[in-house]
Amino acid sequence: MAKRIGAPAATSVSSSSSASGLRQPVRMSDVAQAAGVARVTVSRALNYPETLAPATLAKVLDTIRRLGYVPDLTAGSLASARSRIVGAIVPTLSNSWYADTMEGLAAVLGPSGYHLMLAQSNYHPRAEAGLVDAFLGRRVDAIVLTGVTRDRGVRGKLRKLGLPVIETWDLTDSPIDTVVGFSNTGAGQAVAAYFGSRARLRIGFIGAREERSLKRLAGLNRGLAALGAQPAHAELLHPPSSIALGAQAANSLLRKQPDIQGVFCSNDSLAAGALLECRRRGWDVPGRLAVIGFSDLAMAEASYPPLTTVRVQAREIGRQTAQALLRRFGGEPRARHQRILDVGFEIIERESA
Amino acid sequence: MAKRIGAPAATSVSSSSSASGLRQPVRMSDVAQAAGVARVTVSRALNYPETLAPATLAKVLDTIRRLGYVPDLTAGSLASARSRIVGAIVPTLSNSWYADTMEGLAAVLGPSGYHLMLAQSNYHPRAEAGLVDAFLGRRVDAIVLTGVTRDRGVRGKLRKLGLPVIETWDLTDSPIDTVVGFSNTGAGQAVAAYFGSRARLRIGFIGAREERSLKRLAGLNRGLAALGAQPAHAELLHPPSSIALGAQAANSLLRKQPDIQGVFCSNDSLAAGALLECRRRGWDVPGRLAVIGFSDLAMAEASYPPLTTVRVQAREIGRQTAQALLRRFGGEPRARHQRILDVGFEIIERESA
DNA sequence: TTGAAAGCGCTAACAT
DNA sequence: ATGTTAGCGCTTTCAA
Repeated sequence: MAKRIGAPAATSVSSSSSASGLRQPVRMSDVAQAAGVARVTVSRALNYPETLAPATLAKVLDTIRRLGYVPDLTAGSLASARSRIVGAIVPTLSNSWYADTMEGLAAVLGPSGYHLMLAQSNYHPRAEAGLVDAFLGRRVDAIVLTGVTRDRGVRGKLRKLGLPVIETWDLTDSPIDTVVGFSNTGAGQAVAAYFGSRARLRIGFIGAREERSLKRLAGLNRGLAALGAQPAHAELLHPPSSIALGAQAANSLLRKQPDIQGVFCSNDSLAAGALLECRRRGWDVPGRLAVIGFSDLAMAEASYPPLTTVRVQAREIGRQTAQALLRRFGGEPRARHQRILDVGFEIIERESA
Repeated sequence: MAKRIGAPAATSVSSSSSASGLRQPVRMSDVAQAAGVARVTVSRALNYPETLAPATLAKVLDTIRRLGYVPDLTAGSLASARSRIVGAIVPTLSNSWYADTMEGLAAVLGPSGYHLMLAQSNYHPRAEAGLVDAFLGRRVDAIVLTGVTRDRGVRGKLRKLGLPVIETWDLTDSPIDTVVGFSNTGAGQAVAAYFGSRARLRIGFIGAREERSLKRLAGLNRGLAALGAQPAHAELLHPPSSIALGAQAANSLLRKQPDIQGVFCSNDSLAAGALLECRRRGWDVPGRLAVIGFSDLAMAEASYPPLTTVRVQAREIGRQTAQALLRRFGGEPRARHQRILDVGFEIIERESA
């Protein structure tokens, strides 16, 4: 399928310096002394500049610059009990859905002085509890979760702690704190309706055996039922998904159910694989089989035929998550808090269905 | 090109709890008291378990579990001057090259107790200095940079600090500390040679006006020169790249240079766009125009025709970076330090060239 | 093998 | 508007 023309890895060796436990040479007290003020004044210049006399402020800031002082946020966090760190857990960054969400999150958080700390669960819901604890140990100011966590221990602990927590990429009526996402079942239903409107009622599904993907399947089946159609023939895989897995699953599905008229792939990579399989079989898409993907990756537009897919605003989920957090950090009155933010989805009609 | 079928965003409102500056309820001294030992002993149980009598260790660990104690790493970092945080700067996570590298980095770092902190430069070399300072303020144990930083201030400061620093996605003979990547100019040369071996000597280039992309162009031109060919007709864009930009750039390039026989796109998205443009014009690929991409994204395989591209091990760069760091943290003798790690690249021949 | 004392560098009250 | 006094919760000597 693909020939390799190698430029093998070469490797060079050399020596180097190293160190550990190094500290910045200049501390706040050095600045204070040099500027002829107390340490608090330096602290205030940094954190509450408006409380200082303009002249003092200028003098301190100038000294800071002159000495190249970089405040130790580790000490600051300890003293203030605020770390200005947001911890986020994603299944993996290799899936560009989540990478995009993180990009949106970091892009909004960064300019406000917050840092993003990342951990990957590799789609293991069990791992989440440990990762959450690790973040709590870091005294993060908030936690961002992918999906609506089902672990009761985690939900209880986080709720009790009162820490800002955003669940993402799905919706629920009773979030731990706040949820930013869209309805996965709703997306499945919309796809069923789309197939129905084109008189395609024998439907297949290819997706990962994973929470949100299964919700999309459930929605699809609900929608099919509403059309009076049979439930979808489902091919469930272990994440992570890939084009190769999609092709394989499509092959297996079509062998078992050759009369299927449409297939909903819970993920554009799988859908691209399904298109490949159709091409291999010489099946016309969408004539013989309609294919719908999910998420509208760049690849959807580049594949052949261009993929009809459910577009989801991955980056927007990140942005809105960040904004919700900033509002929270800013001390927005808790009563008027929006706890459920639906960023929606839309079906992008191209040529595959 | 794409119809939208909307399921517009709905929004729900509700109330919530909130808090700030919350602290974990149980501290090390609580554990110490409950276990009938001194605080240090608890600390040792966590950090140097082998120095404790097995009975003491068991007793302490049990108490920790019973009380649900989660150590405050913020305090630990302050006291020990080691944060177990690695700070990484990428242009953007939206580019899956860098997302993949971060996934590899986090995947190796996590199990060793290190956390990944992320910041995005948005391709602004100028922003890097600020982001580095922000990381230094967090007292990160190491910094991972994308590309070989040219900012002399940054290089000097980091080198002087002696902090482990890994530059990635490129090579250089004189890294700040260590570099993990591949030769971008080498990749460009390899592409030139590839075109040359197929007797294509009128070549175009589409890429971002960005350091590493320009190196690939330089390599391409060097390779073309070696073949006795003219330099590539280059279409330079502002990052980030996209399929749409690629199509547009291809259109512009082909209008100016309709007799071009091959085009090297410095990025698979741009290449996918070029393929789209060829399809639009009804040009045969590779018959009339050969297209080569860069990085071997999933989309390369899914596009039509499947894209010949230069494969780069994005994830492997992250993994090797992490491993180099762990070796460093583990106190590997500095003299035997590999400072230049070349992960190589390979041309994946599919059908577009 | 365990403990006591002394900070790490900063911010938060509470003055003044 | 600025300073003084106490820690934040942990790790690190050093001693026993």
